[in-house]
Amino acid sequence: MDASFDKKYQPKETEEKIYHDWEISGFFSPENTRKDNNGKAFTAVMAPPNITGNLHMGHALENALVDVIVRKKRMEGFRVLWVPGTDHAGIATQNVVEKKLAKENIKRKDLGRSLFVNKVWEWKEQYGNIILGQFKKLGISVDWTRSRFTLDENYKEAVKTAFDHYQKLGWIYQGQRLVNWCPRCSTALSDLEVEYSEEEGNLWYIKYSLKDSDNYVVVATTRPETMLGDTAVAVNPSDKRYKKLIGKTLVLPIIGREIPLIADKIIDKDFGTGAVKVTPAHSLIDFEIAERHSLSSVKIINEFGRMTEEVGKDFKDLKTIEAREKVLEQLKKENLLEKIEKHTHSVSHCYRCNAYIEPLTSSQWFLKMNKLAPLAIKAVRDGKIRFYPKRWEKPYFNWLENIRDWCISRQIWWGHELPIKNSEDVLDTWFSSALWPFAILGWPQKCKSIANDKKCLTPQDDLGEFYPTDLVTSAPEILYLWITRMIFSGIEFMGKEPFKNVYIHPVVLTKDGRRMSKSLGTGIDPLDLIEKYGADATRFGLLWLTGTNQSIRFNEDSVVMGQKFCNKIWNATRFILLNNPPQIDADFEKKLVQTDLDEDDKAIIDQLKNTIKSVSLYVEKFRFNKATETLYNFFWHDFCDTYIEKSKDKVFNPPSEEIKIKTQSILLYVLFDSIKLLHPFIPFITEQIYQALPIKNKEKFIMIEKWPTV
RNA sequence: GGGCACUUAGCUCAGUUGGUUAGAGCGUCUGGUUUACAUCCAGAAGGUCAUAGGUUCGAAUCCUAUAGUGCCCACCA
Repeated sequence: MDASFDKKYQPKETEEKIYHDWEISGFFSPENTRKDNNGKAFTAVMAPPNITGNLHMGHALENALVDVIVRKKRMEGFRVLWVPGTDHAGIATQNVVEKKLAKENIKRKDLGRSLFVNKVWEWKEQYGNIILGQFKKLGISVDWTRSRFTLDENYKEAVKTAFDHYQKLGWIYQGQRLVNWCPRCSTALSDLEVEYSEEEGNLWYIKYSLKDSDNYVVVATTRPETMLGDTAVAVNPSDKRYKKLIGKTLVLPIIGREIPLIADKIIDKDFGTGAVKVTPAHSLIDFEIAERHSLSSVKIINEFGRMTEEVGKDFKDLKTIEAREKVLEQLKKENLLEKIEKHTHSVSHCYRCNAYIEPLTSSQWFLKMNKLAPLAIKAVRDGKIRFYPKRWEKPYFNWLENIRDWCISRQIWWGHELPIKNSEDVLDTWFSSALWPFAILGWPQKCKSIANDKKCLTPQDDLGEFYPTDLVTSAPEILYLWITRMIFSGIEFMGKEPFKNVYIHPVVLTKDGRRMSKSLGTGIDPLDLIEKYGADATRFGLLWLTGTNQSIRFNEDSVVMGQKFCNKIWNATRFILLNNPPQIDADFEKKLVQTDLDEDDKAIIDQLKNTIKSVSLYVEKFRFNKATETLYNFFWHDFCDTYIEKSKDKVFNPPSEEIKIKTQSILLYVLFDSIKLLHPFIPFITEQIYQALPIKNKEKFIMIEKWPTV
């Protein structure tokens, strides 16, 4: 027995070394693993973490469970490929570096574009790979030799090729459109990058007088300052109160502009007064109304969140909030403010910096969705791509069926430059992430033949071998941002869906059901758990909680349970090895047929076979809680509490030497199969035990052992 | 406004297609253990399965409604 077999299992002493041994062994790469499953490939797509990030609970859960699948597949003889990498995360990274520079009193604009981008690269070199090192602590079996970054040189070519392709098809256009604008980041954002929060504000009722009349119409608004940009007032065509007035002219207060009273059925009769001011340059609904009625548009707020010269010198350059005060003051003076009501409404924020979004018209680049969205819809409808759990299909379809064109330009400096001339803009980060499943495999370089429109006709090497991939796993929050876009991109450029299965894993919440967030102080750092309990216990704890619900409340008890379970496995191994069992063959089970088995032996072998069947099935169905529970009950109760206890007499006071040897052999054999089954879940301890077992013809590592079958 | 999920023991949760006394871990209580493990073993207490109806021989499980919790999408002029 190995002297290192202490009474207590000490994960800290060994995990790092084991991981290092795996990594240098080359077995994380598909070309080095066993090839006894007809050389079939199995590919998993990692969601590349942001280079600004730190490992959080969501990463830990997601990668732990993909690792379970991937390790099992590898043991089953698939050529497994799981490519790691990082995402340049345009806005997020730019903000982080800006903040860092601010501490040194350096402003981005003072540096200028190229110096700033250099600073970001420096930052990336220094901190950008920290998160991947944290991923290693979890024990995930990814192929580091193929690691990618969404802004590396080959990736730039992929992005350029994709953009050119879309442009050639006429699917990319530049347009003066209403976009979500973040004044703090000074960039446009896509609809998905806007978050909403309920806030209490006011509803101001303002009188707009009819031209050449003492009569007036009252409109209600939450943003009185935008009235300076009104070009119409709209009512519902069926609204009796206003029917006679439709088509008449109103005079915009303060400005004096003559604007029409129009009818549009989008207007809700029951809100406010039923009459709505129309500000096409600063509201999406108004923008659409203006398009339908050919209204003019007056841009009164600029990209810095200040009033433009369109509003006259009294208001020019004021911040919107200052303009609001001044507008209200003047309206009061002219007795045009009818009343003020308290009003709760949802306000849009930038998802990166939380600043208020200022909707405004701006010249941006868009990718048409009318051809691409249907591709993604069809792939799932036809069953080419399956969602687990299936309920995610509904929101997926719903989103794609109501999609707007994708605003792909961003007015920041860190990102893929727009491959066209005369633009300072960069592309939305997600434009590059959308290409991830095939870009990481070598597209477009590894297309031997490629059609004029840049479709890959004959993929070579990795692209030929590992595309389409088998599995992508993600949090629900990036279903639209990432999953949908990978699907239509993959079909468009490769002619095939990028993956067969999409597993949407639950969101990890705190024990009392709150969001885990660093800023709220509710986050639990998985690295602390790994430090305290070991990576195996942490993985076990998370997997134990991963059922079919859309969220899980994280409870440290389950990690403690994992820790105890590891200790139990450790000590069962100690017991078995302590009594110097005879060496057995790796395929010992074949001999069992000829062996004289007693009731206890038959029972444990039966239970083992059931466990093999169940665990295999549960992993295939993403039922990680059931898989871990099955293993836990089998090993702890069936094996330890029952079989091992009963074996003691047969080993210590054997009726015959034969029975002693048989019992010891079965103990060793069941342990051997158990740690193989447990390995995908708790890879470190099982590897360590494997190395100590007296088994003939072992592999070099348990990670390339054969997965038990019945 | 639309969609999804959840409500089971003090706490965190399991309960495949409806079928014997509803399970686990933690916590509590009782007892045990001279060599695998006190991070252990044996056992106990503790649940009107959110509420109200319905379907059924039979419902935690299926249906309807109600209440509460959480998430997502749309949007609030």
